[in-house]
Parts: sequence; structure tokens; C-alpha cells
Amino acid sequence: MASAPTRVAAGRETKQKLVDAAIERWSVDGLAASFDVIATDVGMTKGAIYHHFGSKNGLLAEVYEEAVKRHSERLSEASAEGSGRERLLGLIDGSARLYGSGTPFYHLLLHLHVAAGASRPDLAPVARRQQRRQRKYLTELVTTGQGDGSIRADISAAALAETVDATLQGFLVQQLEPPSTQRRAVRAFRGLLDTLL
Amino acid sequence: MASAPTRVAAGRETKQKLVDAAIERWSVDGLAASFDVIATDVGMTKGAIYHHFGSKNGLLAEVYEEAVKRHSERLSEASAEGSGRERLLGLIDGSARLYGSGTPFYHLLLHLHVAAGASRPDLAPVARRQQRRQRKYLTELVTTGQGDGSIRADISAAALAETVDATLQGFLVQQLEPPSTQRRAVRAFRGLLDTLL
Amino acid sequence: MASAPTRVAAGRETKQKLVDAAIERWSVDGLAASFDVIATDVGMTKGAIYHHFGSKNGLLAEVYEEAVKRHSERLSEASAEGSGRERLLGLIDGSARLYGSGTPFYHLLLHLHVAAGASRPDLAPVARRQQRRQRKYLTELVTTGQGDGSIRADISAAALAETVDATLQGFLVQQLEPPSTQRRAVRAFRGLLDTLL
Amino acid sequence: MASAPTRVAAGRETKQKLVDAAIERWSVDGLAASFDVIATDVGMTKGAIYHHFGSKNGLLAEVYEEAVKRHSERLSEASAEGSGRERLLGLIDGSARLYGSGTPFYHLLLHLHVAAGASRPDLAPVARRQQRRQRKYLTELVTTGQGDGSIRADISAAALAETVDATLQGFLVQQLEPPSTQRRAVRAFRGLLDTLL
DNA sequence: ACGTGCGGGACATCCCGTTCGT
DNA sequence: ACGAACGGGATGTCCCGCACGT
Repeated sequence: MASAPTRVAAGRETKQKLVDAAIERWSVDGLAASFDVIATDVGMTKGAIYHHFGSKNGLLAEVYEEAVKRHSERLSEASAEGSGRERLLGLIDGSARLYGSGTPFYHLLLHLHVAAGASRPDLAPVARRQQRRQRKYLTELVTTGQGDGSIRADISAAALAETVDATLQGFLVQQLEPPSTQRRAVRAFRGLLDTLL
Repeated sequence: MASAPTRVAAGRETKQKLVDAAIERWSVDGLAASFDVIATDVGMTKGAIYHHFGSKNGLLAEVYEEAVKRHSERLSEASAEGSGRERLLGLIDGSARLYGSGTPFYHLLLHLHVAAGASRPDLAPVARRQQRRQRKYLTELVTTGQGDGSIRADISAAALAETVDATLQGFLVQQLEPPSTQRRAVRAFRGLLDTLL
Repeated sequence: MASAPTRVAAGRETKQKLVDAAIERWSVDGLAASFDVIATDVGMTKGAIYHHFGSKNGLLAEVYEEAVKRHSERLSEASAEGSGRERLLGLIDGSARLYGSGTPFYHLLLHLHVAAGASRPDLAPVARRQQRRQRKYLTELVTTGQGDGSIRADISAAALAETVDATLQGFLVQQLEPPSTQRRAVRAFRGLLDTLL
Repeated sequence: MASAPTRVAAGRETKQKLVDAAIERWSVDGLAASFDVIATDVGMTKGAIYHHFGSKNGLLAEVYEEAVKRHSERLSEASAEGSGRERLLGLIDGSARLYGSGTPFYHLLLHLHVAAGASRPDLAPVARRQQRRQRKYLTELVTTGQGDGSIRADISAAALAETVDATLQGFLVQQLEPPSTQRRAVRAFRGLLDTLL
């Protein structure tokens, strides 16, 4: 039925494949990886990319959006169950595990964050939105925990959320360091929180 | 007689000026800023750079080293006096103030960190050394604080140092976000530590 | 029933709109202006142009023809009434006024003339025809003037027509210079003719 | 002595050769002719051009200047001797002969004039200067002629100069038409002037 | 110690033509 | 009659590195 690649559907598919290929390439080779290397990866030419995204920044923007989305989904999974406290700690562990997984994907994410803040102002809105969402989500977790009694009620939920947020960003950068370093840092932070909450 | 040492001295001076110019340029325009733009900034041509540093990466390495040194010195100043606790908190405040100063210099530092971890493996040793030093310094501060009674003795000094270290790196990334966000995060973290210690 | 002719009529209308849009665009942006920018200007895509004109040169040819026609009509109006002498001078004034109007349209006309003579041999026939017509028209005016006594009879009509023709082309180029220059040149030429005729 | 191609001299020579090659190429193939085709013509690469001229427009500007200079010199030769009247007519004949010579060089000159007036505003100053010089030179010739009695004194020198100037520009455009047309136009104009002066 | 000429390579941009669908 | 997907090619820009000279 829908199998007839009705030309426009083929286009959509191509576009998606290009985004995937870009994520893959840029993850591994860094943001410098060239335009038509990506195209070649899916058996197309530069013309196709240009057609679908208009410019390199166009592709970059879509890639950023997609990457952020994927990461968010993974985090949601990692903090889906248990008391508020458990979910919060789960999110921290999950983040750390993902960042430390050595997956090039998180190299890309870091690069994109940095680029958005510095050289590529057009990506800034995406970054901003993502930050806001993350902070809001963290605050919710804390509040939930305070509601169900798993987190001390005499702490400002917002302040805690912001601290965790900042530290998570620190972990994002620390993916560049040896795994042992990462692991120790995470354990230390978790311990601190555990006694604190 | 004096001409030989003079020659040498002139060379050294040129070299230093090139490093300065590179820091300045790369801070403002990003690491993409070209080779001979930097040379032109000090009234020279590429030839000079190539002569003194061998390659672009050569210059980059020296710049990295220099930038790290400058930052360290500033941090030492910010944590020079008072009890161990005061010095630790001073260092955190100092870091935050510097990162949040909007100085392009810290853009450069972030870029260099990221580059060292990803695209430019030759910079990795510099990064590693710097990390080690920072962690050691933090541990010292905590130990000092525990010695003089300004910090609770029942906390692992290493664990605390590593948490602080991670969060500080988080702040480094957060320089890219609006100042208000930075400020809130710092205050939240400081508050947490204050109750904790 | 009516749908077939309607279809055809819609096609014709689209074609005309494309020619208009091309004249507009190329007048303003120069002949470099791209293919589907023009299409977009009338809410269509390249496909439409390609369908109606076969190629870029196809469109160009039609545009040239159309532009020449429009210009001719304007000149006819400017030299419609009075004695032969008055009509001749009227034509000169009219040309000058049009060229000097600053209308981008005359930029386009000049570009097309030049292109026809040099890079685009396929446009040459159009140019040739237009030249012949213009020269013939000028000769007629002179002859008329000599018939009604408003122009000296001892001048070769053809020679006069050719001189005027050349000078008018000079004015066409001079549209690129400041209006004051143009105006002076026209007045000078008119004066000369006036004493001469 | 000076034969030692002291590196910098070689550079100057290369630069000159590039200008020559550009004139040649652009004359024949039109202004579209590519950057490194020209470089290849003198056995160099794009890098060399970029080094010497900074950009395509840079090269274009120098070419324009050079082309104008060459043309001026030829005109001066063609109007060097005789009474003022003879020199004026000589200049007209000379222009016509050059334009009509079929030399691609004059195609280039026309293209440059048009480009300067329309698409390439950075060339405008060159064009302006050249126009001024030409007008001034024409006026001088007329005045000289009126001084030595070879040209009627009751004509405005400036007006005459401007008319001639405009017509010469017309001839420049007419190079695109068949030689017979050109020749007739020139003869007609010369005849007119002869009776007039 | 430093300037200059130059090579060679990469990359984003842009555009025309075509084919396939509708 | 027209739109969307795509190919393929060309071009200007820019930059690093290396010989040379000096």
C-alpha cells in the first residue's frame, strides 16, 4: 500500500537518511566533516543535500534538533520509574553512563552545544529550548521526590535542579577524559547527593 | 658582541607577541582564525610563525599551555587567603566570575579543552596535566580546611574535590548561556556546599 | 468542454507572467539572476519555465523580443506628431529621457544588446532585426521631414539616420553615467542637429 | 645585472603576465572566463592569482585600468599630428578603426564599461576617471582647432566634445554589428562633422 | 629571523537540466 | 501544466606549508 515510494515519500526518506548519515559522520570525524562525504555515505550527491536543507547550517540545525531529541528520550527512559529520589539519581547515573559510553554521538552533542554558544548563533535557540526543558524536568523530579517524601523538603527544588544541571554539563565535558576519572567524579557526586537528600 | 644576544632576545620577544596575538585572535574569532591574520596583527607574516612554531599545531600547543597558565594564576589569586573553607569557596566564586566575565578568553579556553579531547589529540597531554594539577590543588584546599576545622572532617577530600572539579567544568560550559543562568547556578551550588561543609 | 481552452489559456497567462517576471528580475539583478528565482517570483518552480521555454536561452530570447517591442512602442509614441523634424527630435528626446529615467529596464536592454553581440550568438538575429527596423524608421522620419520642408533637402537621409542611430546607441551606454552627463550630451547633440537641419 | 630574477622581480613579472593573460582570455571568452584558466595560461595556479590580486575583482580592477591605458595610448597616437581639426577627425577615425578592427580587446573594453556601470560598482571610479580624461582631451582638441582656425569659432567647444564623446561610445557598441554598418555610420558622422566644422 | 612567491587542495555555494509523478 | 527530487559540474574563496631569498 504505502510501499509505492511515491516520489515525495522517497524524498522524505532520503532526507532522514541524510540526517542520520550526518550524525554518524560528524560524530566520528568532527563537525569539519565535509558536505559531500555525508552525501556519498547515503549514495547521493551534494545536490541532494542542498535541495533538502538549503545550506550546511540548515543541515546542522536539523541534526542538532534530532540529536537533542534522541538524547532526551534516552534520559526519560533512564528516569522513568521509582520514587522521585530514585528517578533523579537514575537520571544522573544514566547521563553519566551515556556520556561515558564512548559513543561518538556524545562528542557530537558536546560540539554542537559549544558551537551553538559560540560560533554558530543560529543554533542558539535550539540550545536554549533544550536547556529550559532539561531544567524544568529536573525541577519536576525534585518536586516529585519532595512530594513522596523521598527527598528532604527543606531544600529549594530550583536550586538543587540547577546544581545538578550544571554538574551534568560538567560530566558532558568530562567525557573527554579517561573513563576512570569520569566514573570517580560521578560516584563522588552521587554520594554527596545521597547524604544530602 | 651584544648583537647576538640581542638577536636572540628579539626572537623571543616576537615569539611571545605571536602567542599573545594568537590568544587574542582565537578568543575573538574562534579557532578558525587564520594563520597570517595573527601574524599581521603583530606586523609580521606567516614566515615568522612558521619559523618559531613549526606548524599551526605548534602555535596552538603553546597557546594552550600559556592560556592554561594564565587561568591557573588567576585562580590561585582568588583562593589565596583565609581558612581552607574560605579558600575553596573563593576559588569557586573566582572561577564563576571569570567564566561569566564574558571575556572571549574563556571561549578560547573552552574550545581548546574540547579540541584537546576530540579533534586534536596532540593537545591531550596539556589537558591531562592541567586537570591533574587542578584536582590536586582542590584536594589540598579541602585537606587544609579539614585541618583547620573549617570543613567537616567526615567527608572524603578526594570525592569532594572531584565533585567540585566536575561542577566547575560545568560552569565553563555554561558561560555560553545567559549570565543570569550562570549566576543562579553558582549561587545554588555555593549554597549547597555551604550547608554541606 | 470549456476546460480544455481554459487550460490552454492558463498556460498562456503563466507564460506571459514568466516573461514579465524575468524582465523585472533581470532588470534589477542583472542577467545572472537565477532561473528559479524568476519562477518563484510568480509562485512557480523551474519546471514551469522549462516547460514553456525549453531552456534558459529560450526564455532569454523571448524576453529580448518582448523588451525590444516595448521599447519600440514607447519610441513610436514619442515621435508620433508634428513635422518630420519635430518627430525626429522628439524621438531623440524620447530616447534620452527613457534611457536616463534610471529604470532598470534599460539596463537590461543594454545588457541584452551586448550579450547578443558577444556571448550569445543565438540572440543576434533579434538584435539585427531590431537595428534594421530602427534605422529604417529613422530614415523615414528624415525623408518625411525633407518632404514637408522641415529638414534641409541637401543632406543624405541615410547618412543622417545612421549618425543619429549611432549616437542614440551612445546614449544607451551613457545611461550608466551620472544623469547630468547624460543631459548635457543630449542637449549638445540636439543643439547641433538643430543648427544643422 | 638586473637579470638575476631576484624573487621579487619574478613576482612582478608574474603579476604582469597574469594581467596580460587575463586581458587575452577575457577578451576572447568573455568576463565569465574562469579564474584558474587564466592562471593555467601562464603556467601558474589559482594560488598565485589570489596572492597577487586578492580576489577576482582585484584582478578585474587592474585589468580594467590596464586596458583603458592601452586604449588611451592608441588614441593619442591616432590624433598626434596636424591641425586641431585634423587631430579631432583623426581621433574619430582612429577610434572607429580600432573598434571595428574585430580585435577581441574591444569586446572586453565594452564589457568592462558596462560592468562598471551596472553590476560591478567597484569599477565605477576607474570608468569615471577615464570618461573625464577623454572628455577633457576632446575639448582640448576642439579648442586647439578653434585657435588655429581649423574649426569654426562660433561653436561651444564643450558641446561639440560631448557630442563626439557620445557618438564614439555609440561606435563602441556598434562593434557588435557587421563591419559594413560600422563603416557607414562612421563615414556618415565624419561627413556631418566635416560640413559642420 | 623573517618576507615573499607559489602550489595544491578542500569546501560551500549555486545553478541548469532532467526525470518522474500527478 | 506543473512540482519535486536529484545529478553533476563549475567557481571563488581561503588556507597551510614549503622553498627561496636576504
